[in-house]
Amino acid sequence: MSNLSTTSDEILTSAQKLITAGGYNGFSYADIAAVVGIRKASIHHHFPSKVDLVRTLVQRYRGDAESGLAILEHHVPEPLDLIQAYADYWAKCIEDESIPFCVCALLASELPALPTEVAVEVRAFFESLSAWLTSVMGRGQQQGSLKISGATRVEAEAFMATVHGAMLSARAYGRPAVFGTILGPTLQRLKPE
Amino acid sequence: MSNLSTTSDEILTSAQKLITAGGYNGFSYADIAAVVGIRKASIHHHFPSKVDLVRTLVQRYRGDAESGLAILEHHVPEPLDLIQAYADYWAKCIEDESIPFCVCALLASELPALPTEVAVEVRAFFESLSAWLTSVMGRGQQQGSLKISGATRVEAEAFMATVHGAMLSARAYGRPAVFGTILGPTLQRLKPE
DNA sequence: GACAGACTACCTATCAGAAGGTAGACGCGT
DNA sequence: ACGCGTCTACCTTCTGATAGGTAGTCTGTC
Repeated sequence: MSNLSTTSDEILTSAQKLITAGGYNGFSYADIAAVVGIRKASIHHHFPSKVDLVRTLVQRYRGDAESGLAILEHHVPEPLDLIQAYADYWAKCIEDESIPFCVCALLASELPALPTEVAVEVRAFFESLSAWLTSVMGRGQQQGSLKISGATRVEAEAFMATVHGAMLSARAYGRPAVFGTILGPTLQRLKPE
Repeated sequence: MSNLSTTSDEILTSAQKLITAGGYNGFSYADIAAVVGIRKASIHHHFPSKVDLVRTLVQRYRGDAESGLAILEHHVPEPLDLIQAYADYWAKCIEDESIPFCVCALLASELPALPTEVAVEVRAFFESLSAWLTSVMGRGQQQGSLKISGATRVEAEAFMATVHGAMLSARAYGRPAVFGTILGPTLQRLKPE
């Protein structure tokens, strides 16, 4: 049955928290061991190397994101509401400090120093998210429910960049509200007059 | 005279390169020693601890940025041209890989894991850049040479976020051109009709 | 001009601790 | 009897940092 609070899940979850705080080189097996309450060697049983651990983590993260967005799309028909819901999701995560930063955004910033196996997964996440946003923007443009000036792909990339940059600023200032402040006018611009 | 290629400068410069690649925990004294061509211990002579080194680096980085923007402002009178010049500067840096990422943007992403002395400096950089952008936007709004919808401060924060996010995307995709693609429409929006 | 003292920049040697990782044994449920 | 998850114990390498020494430079005084 799905008692999914397995040890390997706990390892991945605590690794995610540690990575969102300090990146790939900002955590060690010892840190995870301390949080989960097992020994370092036991982590190696589940994930032979650090690369395995982080690759798996990013793969899971992307999978969760993709299915999460698919479910969201099922419940929210309007493109504008979808984009809004996506922004709200992050606003909430940052505000309550549950997921204060996107794992892949953080890993992307240190991409040149990452093992290639991980770098590939991070890139895949960006491509997946960008594709989703592009499709939503395209739908909105067709329906006339979104005001898109140029190419949908470009608009999607710009929006994603603003979201990531807003996360960064919220963190830099130590003020979660900054995220919402930045996203507000950005979303406003997408509304048809 | 100003033969400023001193060893401590070389140390700072190579540290900057290493940090823009992999962040605070992504480089070591050994890495710098190998690049500069001295022993690890000699770096400690110039910068007793790693915190000293990075704090000094970020201070210098902010100082350079502030004086650079002041000089730019002296040569370019029009607010829109200033913002454009700022964006072009980064587009060039990313394209030719000379400074492929903003040191402070990278450090901000791993802010929770940074020593407080460094975190403080990073925050100061964000505040300084945001203040400059706000002042330029304010001038543009007064003159009517910039189309500002809401508060200048918010507009400045949003622009800064987009710049940082665009850097991130360019890095994630491994395509420097993405930066320009994103900044294009962003700058377009600031132009009065 | 010469010498002493202070200072600068670097060196070798060494350290304690943390890093990622391995080997082999123990217990437990099937 | 087997395999899974965990353990203890250990290894190697790296990391930031220190101690102590050497050679050169700068400065002031006689």
